[in-house]
Amino acid sequence: MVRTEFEERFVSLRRGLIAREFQELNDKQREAVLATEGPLLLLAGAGSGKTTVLINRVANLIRFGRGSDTAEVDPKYGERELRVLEESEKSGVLSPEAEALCAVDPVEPWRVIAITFTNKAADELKARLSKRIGTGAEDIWAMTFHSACVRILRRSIDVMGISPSFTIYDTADSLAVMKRVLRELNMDEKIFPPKQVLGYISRAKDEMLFAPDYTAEAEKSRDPRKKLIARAYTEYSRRLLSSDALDFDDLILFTVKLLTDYPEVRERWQRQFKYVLVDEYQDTSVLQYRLASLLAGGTENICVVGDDDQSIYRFRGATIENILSFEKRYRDTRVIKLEQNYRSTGHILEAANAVIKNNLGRKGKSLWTSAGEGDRLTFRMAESDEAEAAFVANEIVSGVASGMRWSDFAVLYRVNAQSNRLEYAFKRAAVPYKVIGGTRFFDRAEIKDVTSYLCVVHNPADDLRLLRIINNPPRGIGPTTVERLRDIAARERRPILDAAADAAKYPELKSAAGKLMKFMELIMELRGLADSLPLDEFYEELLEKTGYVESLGDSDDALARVDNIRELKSNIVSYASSAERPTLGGFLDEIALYTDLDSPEMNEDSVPMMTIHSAKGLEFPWVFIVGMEENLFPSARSMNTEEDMEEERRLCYVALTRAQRRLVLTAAKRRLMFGHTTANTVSRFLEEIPAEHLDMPAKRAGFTREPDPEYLDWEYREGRRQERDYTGGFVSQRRAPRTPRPSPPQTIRTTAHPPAQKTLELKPGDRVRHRAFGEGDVVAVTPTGGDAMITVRFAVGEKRLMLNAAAQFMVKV
DNA sequence: ATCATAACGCTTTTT
DNA sequence: GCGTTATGAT
Repeated sequence: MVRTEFEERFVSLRRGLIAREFQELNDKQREAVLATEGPLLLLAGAGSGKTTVLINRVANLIRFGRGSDTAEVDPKYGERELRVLEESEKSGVLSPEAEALCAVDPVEPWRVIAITFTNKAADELKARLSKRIGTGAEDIWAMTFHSACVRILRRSIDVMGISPSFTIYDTADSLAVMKRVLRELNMDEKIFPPKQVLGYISRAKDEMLFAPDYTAEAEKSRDPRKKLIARAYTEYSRRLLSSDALDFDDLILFTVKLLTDYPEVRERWQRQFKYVLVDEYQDTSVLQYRLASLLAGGTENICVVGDDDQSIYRFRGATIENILSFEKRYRDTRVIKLEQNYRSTGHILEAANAVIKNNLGRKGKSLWTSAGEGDRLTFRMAESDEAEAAFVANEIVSGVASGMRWSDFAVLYRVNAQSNRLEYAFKRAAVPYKVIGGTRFFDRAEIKDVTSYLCVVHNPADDLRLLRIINNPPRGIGPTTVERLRDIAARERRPILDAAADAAKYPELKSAAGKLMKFMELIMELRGLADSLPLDEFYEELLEKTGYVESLGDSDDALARVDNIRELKSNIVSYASSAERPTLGGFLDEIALYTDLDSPEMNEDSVPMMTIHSAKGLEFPWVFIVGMEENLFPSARSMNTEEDMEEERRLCYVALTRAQRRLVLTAAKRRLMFGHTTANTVSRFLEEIPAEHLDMPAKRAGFTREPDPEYLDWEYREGRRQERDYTGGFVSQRRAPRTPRPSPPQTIRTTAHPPAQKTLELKPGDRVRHRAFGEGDVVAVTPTGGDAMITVRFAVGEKRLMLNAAAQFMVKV
């Protein structure tokens, strides 16, 4: 056999054997796993097993290197080796020897970087990688863009003259700095809203314009407004720089700058990373795209995975262009489409396809499933947002009563503000729930205070955090002293704490010098402790020595705050036990980049509720999408341009494709929005769902956009109020309550002003049967207004319920 | 320094 | 409608 023939045979055998190791994948998925070399664009529809492909791809790289995707054959190999492969093919077992022959430069885990967009996605990736690969998986760079940048910057940023122990400013920090800057530049916050100015700066950074570049551009434009914004940008940057602080955008920007301007640094990282994978590529900004291609510059082994139909972060700078033009930028790009959906049943998928079809400018992709048609989607129009929430709670209780788990459900909404109504209704119905995202733990004042101490201890140049704590708890360092101190620090271009150390030198600080010295010594002492004590002990010392906890007092509010401070300690403990070399700086990085540390709690059995954005990448058996109304979803702000509307539609596509088996859409005829009752028409997206996939109470198609009484859940008929069954028809009235006199029939509360009458007379000792919790004994009844809070001991545990709401699920026995 | 009231702005979404 | 922040009174 001539050498080339031999090699062809060898290569094809090798590829076949490797492919066999990924038998559980479908053809397209396997193709994506085996195509290890060069640029690859993977268009992966919702629920197409995208993460599975990523995991297996990494597994393939680590086991077989480029074995599945190269024509090279080791010149040492000959007939004997070929026979080993043939044997393996025949036997169906990959022997260790054959496995070794199939591998071509198997790659070390730390040479693989898999970048995701959210922490949640990174966590999931890490978990699944370690399950699939086992040892070594933790060395894979599976993390978000921002964490990857922090890791690179910590190791290499010193060449740029920035301290490697730089501090990360989150959005709130940036805003606080910007507010100060604007005040000092005498820029009216009405004319220059701080958030908007930060937005301009953020966009400038995405175009790689630093403050001097932006200023030059502003000068050219002769736009006075832009010139002022340029001044704010300059001052903002100066402050961050002098505090050794980087904001979120800087993390990416400085990394790109570092890799662009410093060849030796670039080469160092390009030598390290042999394979770059980018998840959720449709959500990357131009800057992030640059970063990814810089990292992949060594080999051009860059694999991006995305779905143009799920691009929902355009507002933040993500550009769909990145995915639409990937092939243009990398010639020889291989493109693989994953269109088989393993998540949802037919009606759900068809509905999603139908909606997204209304968008122009997409790659064009149509999901299909081999699962059956399943149930049709359900739409219900409720009387009010409150009734809508009650309906959802009711449906969930019924579902649980028929054997489902709370965590089989999910409630999705467009904006976080919608969670209030739902929370209220869920509490009343005793539905355990968990709000994902929203007001964040680290945004709480007491947490910001305590972390500010940690930040200043770690980086004494952090003026922003220092100003937050210098007189908190009160130390007699008043606003006047602080003002003078800031002037001195600004004049001498040195950190505030530094200036405070020399307080005695300045006559204007004389009276406060003692207090300032004491504060400085406190920080210095804590710095010493931070180096010598384990993190958790150090934290205790800090709380003690600063007197912070003590200063809170013992009001109810303070107790809750102290609880939160304890909660932070448990975060420290869990960080200390998971990190290989826990440091204060490491912990601060973690909390700066982690918005929701509550992801582990997802395991508990409760109903998750979240925005559609947060739901991306997740799936649930039964999904409720609430607020399907014009002005809410699509949001009022998206009405101006077609691009914005298409983004909303993609958001809707994301929402619909979260559901596995059941999908319920709801709208409310009346809704409280920023304090006013508004009546919205039904969402246009609902109209885009073909009637055959949608189940509605009466009319099946062509419903009007006006709120239609036909779709109301409760209504007056012939002057009598009747309760309407959610499945369509009217049910007979509930038995009259056991009150001495006949009273109006029980209604589910649909208004803000509930009927005063009780629906069920209960006293401690009574026995009740609840649809979801079974039988239980009433332990306590506490009247509250026209309602009562009851405590019932069920087999599943003690529950506190609001009587009027619970009565619909409960009978006395 | 602490508390109370007034005023504001917020409803896109995340790192 | 709510939660945060600014302002002013004690």
